[in-house]
Amino acid sequence: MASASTTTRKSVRQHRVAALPETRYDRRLAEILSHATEVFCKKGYEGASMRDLSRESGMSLAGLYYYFGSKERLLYLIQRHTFTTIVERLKTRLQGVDDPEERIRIFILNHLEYFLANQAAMKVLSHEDEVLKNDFGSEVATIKRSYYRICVGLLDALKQERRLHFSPRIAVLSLFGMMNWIYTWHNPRVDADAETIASEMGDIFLRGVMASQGNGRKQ
Amino acid sequence: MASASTTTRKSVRQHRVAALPETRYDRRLAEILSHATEVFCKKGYEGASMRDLSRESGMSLAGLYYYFGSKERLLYLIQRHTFTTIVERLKTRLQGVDDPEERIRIFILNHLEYFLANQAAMKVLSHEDEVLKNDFGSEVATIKRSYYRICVGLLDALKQERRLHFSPRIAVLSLFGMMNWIYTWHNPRVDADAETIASEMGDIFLRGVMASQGNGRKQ
DNA sequence: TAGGATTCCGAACGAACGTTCGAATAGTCC
DNA sequence: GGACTATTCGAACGTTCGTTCGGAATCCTA
Repeated sequence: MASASTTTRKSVRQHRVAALPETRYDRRLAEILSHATEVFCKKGYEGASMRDLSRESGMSLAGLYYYFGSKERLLYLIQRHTFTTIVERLKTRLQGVDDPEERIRIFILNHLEYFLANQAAMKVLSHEDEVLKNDFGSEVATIKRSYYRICVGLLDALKQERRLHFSPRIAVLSLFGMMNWIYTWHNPRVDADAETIASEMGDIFLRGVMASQGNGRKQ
Repeated sequence: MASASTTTRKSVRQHRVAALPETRYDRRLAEILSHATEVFCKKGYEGASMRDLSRESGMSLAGLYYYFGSKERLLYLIQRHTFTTIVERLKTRLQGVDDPEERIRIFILNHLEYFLANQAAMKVLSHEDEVLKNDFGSEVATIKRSYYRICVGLLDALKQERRLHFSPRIAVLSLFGMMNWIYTWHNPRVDADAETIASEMGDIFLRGVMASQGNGRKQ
């Protein structure tokens, strides 16, 4: 879940097999990150105490601090890992696909699939958006901006190809709203799976945007 | 902002003019609610301390408790007032309008206008959605459900009139997502006003939903 | 202006907070 | 087995938390 390079340990151990840097430390760290994600999701970052995390992960309060310098850094590691993973997956999936509409469909599917498969982590990413300050905050903000820009690029391509008229900013942010809001309502026992929802949201969004031929009011 | 009936005072005073129940108490309470809304918006409910509220509103820590029994009740009053107001305004605006599409456009405009005019309150309503428990929580949830149902009703009317094919649940929740997400990105100095945004979001959503004639995949 | 109700506050309560530290334990290599 | 490092913990640190309480200040009415 998190690589050793993200830690603050004084001594960096040498790994016998460079291609498999999964040390005991890394594994334990990932476990704790996973439990912490669950707790942050349930109680919110501010509402969750280090003692809650200790109880949930089965490790002593002081023991946690061997892995993370601070509670804030804990949230940072969760957010950074979640965000970089979703961006990486998107880039892989987009490779070799040229049709602008299809590329946007892939974007939506990738986002929603990851969202529903990692609901807790994505809620922590969406809901605790503004709590990280300074370096931690700006680093996550950088990843976020790059993700946003990818989406703008996809929409611009569609717009150019079909000579559409709509405001890319409002469109992108509307799309993100549709998708991210899902953490407030999705119930796995009632609602459809990611593919179905992605298809339906894709329909609404793409038809809405593509119907703006000529008679759009903006730009 | 809040009526006297919402308080827990032991003695209820008689008002000289029944039609104007704006007592000193009510005015002061509304002031504090307004400051508290600002602080909750900026630091989050859990992140904001009663001492923060005291500082912001210029009233002593103990003085605040004369008006609110608890921090939780404070959030409850903010959320209830905000939600009931937006529902009331919507009902007024919908009166006399029969065209289904126009009614949905009114819904969107009403929501976004109130959202941007009361950004702090709406962020507190959206972002602190799950923190109220028990009676407070279920009472706000009731208002929320009624608001949701109104929107479903508007969409069903459109669907029936134009013989469309889409899932009302996904459509409504997508629309709420588009609109509510605005608190994460709207910048008054950069972005357009409510009317413009409502028009653009309305275009995307309504065209998207209305293009589902016959070839929709769901229902 | 007296007197009772309303409004406000300083000071304190116990509990919980994030974090630290020195010592105890577990793991690894000679 | 001994020595060295990596990991874990109990106990405590000082601070801040939400809330309470008795009394002071202020307001309203007679």
